[in-house]
Amino acid sequence: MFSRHGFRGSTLDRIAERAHLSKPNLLYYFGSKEAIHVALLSELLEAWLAPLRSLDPAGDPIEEIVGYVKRKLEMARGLPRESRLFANEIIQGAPQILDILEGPLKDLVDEKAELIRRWAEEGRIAAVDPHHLIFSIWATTQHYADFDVQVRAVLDPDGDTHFGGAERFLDHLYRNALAP
Amino acid sequence: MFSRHGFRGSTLDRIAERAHLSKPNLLYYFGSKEAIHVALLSELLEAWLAPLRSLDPAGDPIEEIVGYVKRKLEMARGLPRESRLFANEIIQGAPQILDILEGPLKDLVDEKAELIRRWAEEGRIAAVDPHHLIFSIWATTQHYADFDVQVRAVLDPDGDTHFGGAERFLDHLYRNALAP
DNA sequence: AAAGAGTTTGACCAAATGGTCAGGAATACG
DNA sequence: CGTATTCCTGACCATTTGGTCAAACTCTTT
Repeated sequence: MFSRHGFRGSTLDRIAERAHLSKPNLLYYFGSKEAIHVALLSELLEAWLAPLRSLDPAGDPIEEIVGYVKRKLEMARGLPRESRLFANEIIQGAPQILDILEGPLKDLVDEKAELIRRWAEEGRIAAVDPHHLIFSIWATTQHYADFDVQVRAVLDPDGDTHFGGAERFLDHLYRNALAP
Repeated sequence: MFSRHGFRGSTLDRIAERAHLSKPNLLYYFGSKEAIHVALLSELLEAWLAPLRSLDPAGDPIEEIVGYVKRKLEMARGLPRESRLFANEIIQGAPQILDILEGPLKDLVDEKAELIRRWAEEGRIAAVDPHHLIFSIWATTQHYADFDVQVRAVLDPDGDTHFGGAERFLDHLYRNALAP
């Protein structure tokens, strides 16, 4: 509900209905509407960042990064609602998770950016700005979840057939950009 | 208002307040809340697509595409609210503009994709899927408007200083991806 | 100045919405 | 079996919200 309609656009009545619960019963388990939202966000954030966390300093740089792109794309394909949930939250200024973005998220990104910077320094990948590289990976992969409707309007694909093309394109894009 | 809070999250009272109008007076000019939203979307859509429309078949392929990226990034910088307005609309399933996406937008994208395909065929750029190329440009540039809060949380920039880095990165990304 | 069109507003309304509460049903426990 | 605890619900409430309306104000035209 939240992923499609946003926080304000989702009502407790509808959430309760789709959860097969009465509204008071829903509020028995979650103290408030906001509590449901926060529970979802914090529960999902960990899974959301796992692929970046598993970027391996010991692996081959280009394969690591291209593999990360692939995993993120698979997440966009398999968990589009989760992607949209975060997109909604962040577009609206991240009122619930700003502290997480500025804390744990920033720390993780900085750590991995430092790893990528080192790879570049060693000449194993091209010298690109690591932070903007990470942003571009998030953007290009999550686009297929968040802007799903637009992608489908333009490509008119059968089911998920367009994800193959997306994967090939992104593989080409990042291999060429990162080749030393 | 709509760009930050979404359709349901924006109230006529607040819109009227920020427009220095009484609510009935606002509804005198726009028949309903939805009419304001539709007016905004359709008025801005043209400006939004102008950069793609001006992709010039007679120009140098790589400079044309890289220039398009640059213009889109400037729009994300200068018109972040407009970007978020569309992002909100599309994330929520594009209830107001689905027909535009499937009609005029698809036509324009298909036309420019065909142009890019021809450039690739002539060996003037690398053989990449034109549709996914366009999607990736939209994604990477609009990311700096739509996910502004996240970008700032990670980079903690002074004002808009990070746009320079974004421009250099994207220039590198697309030049390398498109080099024949 | 009077008429008339266009503009603006305070007061109001019905529906929707987040949330409460007293009590009933189910389950665990001694 | 009795009781305490957890779980669940219908009825209800205060507030918010999109929208209406009659009346008033402003400005142009004759």
